[in-house]
Amino acid sequence: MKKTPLKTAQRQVEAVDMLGGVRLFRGLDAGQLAETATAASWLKKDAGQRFFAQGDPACRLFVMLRGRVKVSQVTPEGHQIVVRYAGAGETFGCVSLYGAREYPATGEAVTSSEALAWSREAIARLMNRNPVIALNALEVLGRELFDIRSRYSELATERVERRIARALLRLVRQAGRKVDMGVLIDFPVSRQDLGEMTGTTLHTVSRILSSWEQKEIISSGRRRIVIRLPHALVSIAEDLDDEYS
Amino acid sequence: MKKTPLKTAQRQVEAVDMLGGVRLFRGLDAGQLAETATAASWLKKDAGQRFFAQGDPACRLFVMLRGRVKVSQVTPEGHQIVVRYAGAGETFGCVSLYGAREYPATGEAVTSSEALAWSREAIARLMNRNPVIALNALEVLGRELFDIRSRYSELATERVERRIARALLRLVRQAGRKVDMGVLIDFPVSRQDLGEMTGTTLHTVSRILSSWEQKEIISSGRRRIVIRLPHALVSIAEDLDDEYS
DNA sequence: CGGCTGCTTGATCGCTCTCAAATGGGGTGG
DNA sequence: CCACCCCATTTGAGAGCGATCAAGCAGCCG
Repeated sequence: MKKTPLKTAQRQVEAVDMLGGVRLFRGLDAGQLAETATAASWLKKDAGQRFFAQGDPACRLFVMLRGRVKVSQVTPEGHQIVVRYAGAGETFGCVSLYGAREYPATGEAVTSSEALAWSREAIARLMNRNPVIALNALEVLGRELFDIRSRYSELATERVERRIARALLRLVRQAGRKVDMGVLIDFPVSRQDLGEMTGTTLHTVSRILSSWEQKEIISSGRRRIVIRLPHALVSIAEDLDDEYS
Repeated sequence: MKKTPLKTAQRQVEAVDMLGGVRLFRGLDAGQLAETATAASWLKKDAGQRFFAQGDPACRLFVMLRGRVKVSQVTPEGHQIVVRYAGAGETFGCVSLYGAREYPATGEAVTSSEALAWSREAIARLMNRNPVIALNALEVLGRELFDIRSRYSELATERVERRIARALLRLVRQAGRKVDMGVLIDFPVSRQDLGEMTGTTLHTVSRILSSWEQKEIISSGRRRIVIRLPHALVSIAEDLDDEYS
């Protein structure tokens, strides 16, 4: 891990470029973006390293530049929950935006990743100077609220198979990469991870993926999943049980 | 249902009084509060009537003055989910704070209720003039995000009995009223409602409440629940299976 | 090449849903 | 004030989804 202010001109340019596309900073002009970038520190983590851990004082907000971070929680009983995966351009560790003292979750890089980070004070200062950031933050949080509520409904009302299908489709949307066999989910995902995303066990996930593999809907390996027939997954997810004949 | 601007001096005074305690408007001085109150319209709904329905254009934000509103969703398959119950001083219909076009849920009075409402434009104007409102809104949304995530974890990892225990304890905290037998949940809650809060069926809820009634942990009737031994519920919720001897 | 980590698969158990039917309390209308 | 009806609730029986327990297997990294 490295942690440095944004010194080099090269990085500065890169960062401004990136920040222009970040929803949290939408509406800022080039000068304001540069100022924002100046206030950031730059972090690099290898796969497996953490940006922050559950229970740490919530002191910073992050924007992914490159890579993928897994945001997950452990319950008091020791069960794991994957809250989401964030990719380039997305904001995470949003806790610093509101009052919480501690991170309620852990943010761990699943591939080699780079991110920008702002201290709580820096964010407060930026929001003060550019009130539009607070409005953007509302949109970001609102979006997250909407997503988690959708997933809550799913979990409350739907069978495991469908939940897994939806989780895969979501991953495809977020990190799908066309390969010759179909669409690859472009970062390592284990059966365990999928289980923690959908509120089930790795055993059940394994069984279901195996059955899909037999039907040639997917093709998977160690922490690696390729969707060959996305349409079939959609059918499962939406209960168009037309058996994709 | 009535819908009027805040005309009478009486109401105006009441409203300002109330708004001072609302988190969304914390930090505003008396003058700003009065200005805020002036921009509101005043609504009264009887039990069963709706403030807004899922799918309606999301045009207004509400603050409860009195009563209780049930915020619930229906899934495409027709399953109901109770998102939360909001009481006096709480904000609901927060959708207008961020970009969503439509209400993702329905807000229905469960007891005779009164609320103040602001149009999307009014809110935007107020936030512009008093940027602190946007910061408060971040806190409100952040809090909601935290709550829903907790419930998501529960749903993903815990058995029905414990989820129901937690739901009841939450209701006690929100709307518990001391009565001679214990603590009454001070608005009508059916087994169906509890089921929709915890992702289960009314049958299972009924069975579990019956068993608790036998153990004299609760005492309940038609849409009416009194908790007689809150400690016992906590034991169930937290897995201190000391059988509250 | 060896060990670790992730994956597969079988067998069984039990929680919870589903379907069915009966009961009873409360509110409404006469 | 009473009778009726509706709706919330209770309770039973049975099925089945998915968890749990238990091995064994196979890539991959060191």
